[in-house]
Amino acid sequence: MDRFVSTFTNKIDAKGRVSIPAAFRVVLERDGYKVGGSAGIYCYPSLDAPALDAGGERLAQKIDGLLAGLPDYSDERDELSVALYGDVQVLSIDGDGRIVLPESLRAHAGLRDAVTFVGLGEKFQMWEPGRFGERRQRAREKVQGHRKLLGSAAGSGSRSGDDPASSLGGGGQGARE
Amino acid sequence: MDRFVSTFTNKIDAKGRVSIPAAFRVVLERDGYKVGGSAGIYCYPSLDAPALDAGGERLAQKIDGLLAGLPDYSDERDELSVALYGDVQVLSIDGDGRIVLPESLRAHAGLRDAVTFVGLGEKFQMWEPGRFGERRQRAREKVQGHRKLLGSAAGSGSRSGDDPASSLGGGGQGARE
DNA sequence: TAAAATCCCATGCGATCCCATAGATGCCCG
DNA sequence: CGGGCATCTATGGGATCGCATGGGATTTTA
Repeated sequence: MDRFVSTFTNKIDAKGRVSIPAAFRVVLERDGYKVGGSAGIYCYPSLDAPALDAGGERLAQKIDGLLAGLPDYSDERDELSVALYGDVQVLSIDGDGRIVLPESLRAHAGLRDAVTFVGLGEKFQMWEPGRFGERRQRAREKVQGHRKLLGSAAGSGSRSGDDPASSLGGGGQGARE
Repeated sequence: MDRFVSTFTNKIDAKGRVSIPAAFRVVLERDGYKVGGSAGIYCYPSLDAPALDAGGERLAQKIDGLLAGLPDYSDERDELSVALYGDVQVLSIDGDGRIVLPESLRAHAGLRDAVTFVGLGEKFQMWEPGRFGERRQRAREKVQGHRKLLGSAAGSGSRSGDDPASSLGGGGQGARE
């Protein structure tokens, strides 16, 4: 596995520590991070959501690439640089796979005593569980509008609705060695 | 053959485990999954049905491809990412060909003590047996209407349209809570 | 030196692995 | 042609392992 997938919710303990889901740690390690080493994960406030974005080396390079695409000295680049680099924190992972979130980051995401980790492929987000619930709801509704896209992507391009039984007839001979 | 076909109904045991139909396991292996390895199957709530969609690498690639088409950092991409990646679970298959369904997924499909696996070609769905029964009934009626369109093809194909799921009724013995 | 951050160990629960059983199927050999 | 044996699948249960979490102990910083 080389992408962040799924959601997990972990607690913040009295010292402000949170366990990073084991599945995510695996991805981070593959991305160049060595647990116990001196590297860390990149974390910054999401630009358009009350959440935190985080990832490993690949994410960092992606940001670099994004900025490189904009002309030097443009307003756009300046703003983006500040918005991204300015608030980036490099968090280290302790021996037990936990990180400590600085107050500034916690505030932006409204984190109190638990964190929902949301895998988004090349990066992941950290949400206050309640807020993420709302966001997920909205996202699902919006996706309904893209159903046709999905339908074709998922293969049953013939029709929009999922009509499982309709493919039953296909003489079930298939699954042979 | 390398597609998911037919339907099977298996029980959920006290630990929340369900056997994946052997026929489906064969397809998954061909799709890149190695039993006993570290990969898994991708599973997420169906967008428009009280069921779960699942598949192997090929299905994951489709999702990736869908997102790859959207510009980075666009609202659209973010929403879609959350809905897709965020809801996806990577389930590992144990040595006996079983998976464990997380509570969140079970809830969406209303799964309690049994699961009906429905082959849909390159992916398959998991239904609560009762609900699937209703859905299949409606689907059949619909198919009747389309039969003339399908013509002779439907004739040979529908022959095997017997009731695979019913076999479990006979074989199953202690189908209790 | 006090406060805070980091490291290290203990623990409980859930997830995973492994083995045992049983029904069903298919094959071989009589 | 039929009986019995080997195999495979589904399912249950026990044992084990890993992860998340909590609580000190130790080091670092102001």
